[in-house]
Amino acid sequence: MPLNLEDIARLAGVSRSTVSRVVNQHPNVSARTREKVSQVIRDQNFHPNPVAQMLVTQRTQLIGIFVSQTATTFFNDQSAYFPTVIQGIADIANNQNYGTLLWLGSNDNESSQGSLYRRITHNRLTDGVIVVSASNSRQLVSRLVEMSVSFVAIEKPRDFADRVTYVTIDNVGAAHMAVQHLIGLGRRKIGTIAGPLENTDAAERLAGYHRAMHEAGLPVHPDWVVSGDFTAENGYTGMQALLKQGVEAVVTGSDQIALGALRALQAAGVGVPDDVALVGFDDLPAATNVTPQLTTVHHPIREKGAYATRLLLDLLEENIHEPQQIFLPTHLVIRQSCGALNVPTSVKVQ
Amino acid sequence: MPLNLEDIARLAGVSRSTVSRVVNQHPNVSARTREKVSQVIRDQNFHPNPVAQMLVTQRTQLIGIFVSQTATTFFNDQSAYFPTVIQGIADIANNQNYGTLLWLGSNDNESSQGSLYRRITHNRLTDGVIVVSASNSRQLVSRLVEMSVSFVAIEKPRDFADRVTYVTIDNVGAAHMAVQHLIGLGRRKIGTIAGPLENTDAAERLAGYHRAMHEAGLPVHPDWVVSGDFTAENGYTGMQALLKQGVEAVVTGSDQIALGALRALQAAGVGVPDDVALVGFDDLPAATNVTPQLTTVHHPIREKGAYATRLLLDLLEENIHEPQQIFLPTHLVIRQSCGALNVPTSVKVQ
DNA sequence: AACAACTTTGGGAGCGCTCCCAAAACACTA
DNA sequence: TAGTGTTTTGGGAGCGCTCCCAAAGTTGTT
Repeated sequence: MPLNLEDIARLAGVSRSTVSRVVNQHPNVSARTREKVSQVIRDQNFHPNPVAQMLVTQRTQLIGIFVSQTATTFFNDQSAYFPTVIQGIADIANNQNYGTLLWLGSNDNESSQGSLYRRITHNRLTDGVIVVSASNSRQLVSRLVEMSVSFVAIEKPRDFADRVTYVTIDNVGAAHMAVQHLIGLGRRKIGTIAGPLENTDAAERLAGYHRAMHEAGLPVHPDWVVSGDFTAENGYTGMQALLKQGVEAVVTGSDQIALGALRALQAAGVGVPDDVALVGFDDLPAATNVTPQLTTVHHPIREKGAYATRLLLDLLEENIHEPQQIFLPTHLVIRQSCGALNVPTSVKVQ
Repeated sequence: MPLNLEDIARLAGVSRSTVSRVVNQHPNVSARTREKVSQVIRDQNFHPNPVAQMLVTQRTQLIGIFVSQTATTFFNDQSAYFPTVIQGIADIANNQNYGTLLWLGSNDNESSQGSLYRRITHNRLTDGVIVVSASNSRQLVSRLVEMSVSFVAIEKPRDFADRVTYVTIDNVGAAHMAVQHLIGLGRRKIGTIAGPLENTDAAERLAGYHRAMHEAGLPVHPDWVVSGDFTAENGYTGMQALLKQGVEAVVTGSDQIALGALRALQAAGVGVPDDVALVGFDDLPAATNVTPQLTTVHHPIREKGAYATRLLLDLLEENIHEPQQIFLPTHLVIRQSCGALNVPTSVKVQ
């Protein structure tokens, strides 16, 4: 039986209201009273019941985080996408005294997915929602829009993009930059192993590749472009296909893909970067755990979560009224796999 | 302004109480009334306010998940420990109509850690708590015990182990099994690269190594045992040290360590498994992404989360009263790196 | 038809807070 | 000292539910 306001009031010889004022730091309390009440609160280790506060204030100080099944399944293997985003969110939320309620996309059938969505959209427990990996969550995004729930998307949603506040990166520009870098190093026959093209990010990165090739006046043979999911397996098989095309360089849709591609190259005895230059995307910790270390596009995953949270809180505090689209900056991290550095030894596998 | 019970009651021409009975599936409602009310609820898409329910029932249907800073930082890189545990928890919780509130160990100073702990132990918002990676959360565990909060630990806590309900694996037995396997394959000079010894699991795995060596009557030179954290870096440097000792086989405290060790072996031009056999621990997806594929102890990470959640719910529903210690089964996954299979080609890096 | 026994329904109280308003206390001025 | 304005305090109402109890309705028996 924890104590309540009334108990503290009795112990301090004041009224419930006065204790409430002290707890909420309301100015109209005399210094003497405030001190007396604070002392009792401290002695009793009193914490007001947040549920009662929620009921009366109609604010829960809770934000919901939805992570799609796709994101948890495909990203959580070596890529630390999901935990990294969550950390970015939790950091900011905790600092601003918000709690985080986590929903993971169910791995069950469609109907249980629907009931989860219903629970998210009709939940009266969160003040707002962050949708992680929004481009994989079309249905949820459209429901949230429809029910006018306060929410922020991470990654560009496939629908309603102009009506939704979201945080993403300039995928086109980033991929463009990677390809341009390879062109600058003298590579001409550049192929790409893209991610799943129904995913906005993967599609945009591919677009960036095409744009850079086009701008440089370089041809793109259709067989130089392969796509699959974001995994190392896709990178491995994709690379095998590209090797048949005799490409001189490859940009990939993710570091995972690049890591798989690297294995395929090494298995085939192809020198990296001497024979084929390779560029990843994401800058995962794993990119530095291979030889040669991966040149890659730095992807501010944690910052995405943090920025989205700041936006959501601004939205909830009504500091923002119009939907905002935020593109966080990326940059190329040049390591060994692109050939821009003079690597002391080129490693081959026989 | 969402509707409330009273609104539905008015629309259905009954009383608040009757609507409440329908919502809660109370038996004492006539079939006609039940149908009439259900219709209105469906039409209006009514969902009772969970906060009001919480206040009156004194149950929130929410469980808290605490993940220590150590776990998020050290495990989240390629190892998918954190997201995998969370998935196990969320699966069960969602199925039983519980929500999950996530707290991540702060990366700030000690004092903010303390305030987070205070918030967790005094929170009146969750019915119970799961502590992920309890052996890294001594303070929190002791506070939870002290405040008699309902909680379940994942991994064996360092203190109060007999008074706490926890879910772990038999680390000693698992490591013992791995070493025994190598001995059975004819290896004698077996070294180990352990995880951080202040971590219970790492320490227990090391104990299993010692026990197996002792039982087989094999000597253990102090220099055959190195330890550090659970990372690939530690594996890399640890392996370099063990190579100087001329070991024939190495068991490791984690797959991450083993992956780093493998890189060190390949960088040194040592054949795996021909010259040195290698066994990992965890069975991460990444264990199959290298050549040779890693023989490793399968660690049921997701199941740990799921089991802990079932226990917590049983605790909350008062189906259990005594602390329980659960040891989930592990098994050895034999792949190429231990030399038990006839691998077609042994890969060397020159 | 009258009564008992059971089923169904409605309304009050209360969970622990916040917010509003009015009363009390205090400070100052004429 | 009376009167004004300001600060501080207390108590009622109400957030949206559940639970209890009593009233009303229904059924069956003699």
